[in-house]
Amino acid sequence: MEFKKLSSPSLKELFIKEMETLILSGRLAIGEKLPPEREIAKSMQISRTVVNAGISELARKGFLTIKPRMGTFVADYRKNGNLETLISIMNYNSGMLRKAEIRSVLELRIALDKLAIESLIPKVTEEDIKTLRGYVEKMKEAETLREVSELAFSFQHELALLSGNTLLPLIFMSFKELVLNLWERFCRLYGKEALYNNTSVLCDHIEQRDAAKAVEWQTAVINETISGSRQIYY
Amino acid sequence: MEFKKLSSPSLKELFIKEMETLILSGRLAIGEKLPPEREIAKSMQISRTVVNAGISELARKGFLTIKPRMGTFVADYRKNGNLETLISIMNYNSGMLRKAEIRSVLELRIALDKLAIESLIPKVTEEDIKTLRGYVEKMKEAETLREVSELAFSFQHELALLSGNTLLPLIFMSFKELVLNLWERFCRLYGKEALYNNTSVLCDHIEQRDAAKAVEWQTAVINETISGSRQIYY
DNA sequence: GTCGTTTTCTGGTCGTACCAGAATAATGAT
DNA sequence: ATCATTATTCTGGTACGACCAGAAAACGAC
Repeated sequence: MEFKKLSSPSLKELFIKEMETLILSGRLAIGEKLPPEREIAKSMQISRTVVNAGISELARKGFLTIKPRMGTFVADYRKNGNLETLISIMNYNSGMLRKAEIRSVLELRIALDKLAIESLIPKVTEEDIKTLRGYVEKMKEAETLREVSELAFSFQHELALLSGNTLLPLIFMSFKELVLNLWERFCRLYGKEALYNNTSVLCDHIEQRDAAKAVEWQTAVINETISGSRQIYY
Repeated sequence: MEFKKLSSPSLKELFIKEMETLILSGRLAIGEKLPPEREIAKSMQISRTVVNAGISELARKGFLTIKPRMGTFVADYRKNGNLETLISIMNYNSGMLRKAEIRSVLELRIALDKLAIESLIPKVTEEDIKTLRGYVEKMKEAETLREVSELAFSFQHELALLSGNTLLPLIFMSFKELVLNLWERFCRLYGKEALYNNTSVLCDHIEQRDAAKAVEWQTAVINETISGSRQIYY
């Protein structure tokens, strides 16, 4: 039995979480003006330092718009949000995503994996394949769902790195929390052997430099997951 | 003659920029331990408030790792970076990107646009098309390069929104600075009429619900840009 | 009512101080 | 001298209170 490392969230994190909840639940309407930082601090019984830093971060996440010396306003995160916003939304729903969002992630993954695989195959070396295979092997031995999921993610990330497209790994990183979440649920549903098997077969196709088969396989796997996603969505 | 709205960057922004420069130039090596916040503040003659907030933001961007009560360390942004990191790297090079990165962006756009178009076509309404057409019309009248670029971006963003995939618009937003930058250069090279024309034809194909033609056109346009990118790259 | 002035409001920044965990130095028993 | 224990230092997290300067609102003279 392993224990997860515990760490109490900082005040700033608590503050951010609280504000996100207020905004995402609609209790703070879009466009609404927030009370002055001083009032928020007083009412929440925290220092203005925390409020100021927290608001600044929420602005970067697309939830707020700061107009210096005029006030802070709730932004339309659906229009101005970025990927980080989505992670926050997901965390707000205690790790749950709507079916539409799961579908969106998986559709996107088909497109991105396709790009990664097709870019990689023409230039892949034995060395590269050995690296990829390493992650697959580790997956076989992994104990916890989290471990398997992280290894599957690492495999994907490595694939993106090796593809030569400098943006792909960055996008995958932005997605990390999201994908890990999905993989864990996938494993709870189909077992971690299924995830291992899927990855392993993909790796085989890559080893044989068969881009078409690799893409086809991966697309099929993800499409199947989409079909079954009503079960992942709970 | 128009004047751009000026705004002096805040101290925090200056601090962040400075640190990014130090890290990206290599003067702060990866893994290196930063001086204590107090020393940085003293040496830069700013308050620790700014340093603390700035470091916090740099950590979120993947440039630093904060270990409370132990110190702050330069992270390997190439491995832990996300899309925001890339924007920072681009800004560090005063808006320039390496050819590999331009190519990466454009390759990615082919994949994403394809997904957006194919998701949109089966369900697009007259209303949607009117919205899209609106941006195209505005492009015709736009004066500055920046305006045209922003409208082209808005068109893409709207396309992503209408596609029904909830992630696409968020990704496009994460990309915003990058894409605007590329569009501006594209216009300087081929003229803003070219950008207008490209978008307009794409809109036509969408209006005729011809997904294949739309994708084909957009792919061709972007591929052409890739071929000519040695000129964008300077 | 209109225009110019003063006051208030607000986010940005500053400086100091305290907290508590981690690392290191100092201490003391064996 | 060695090693466990304790005291000190270091460091990021947080708290207060204060001032700055731009923007808005209140005010006042006409």
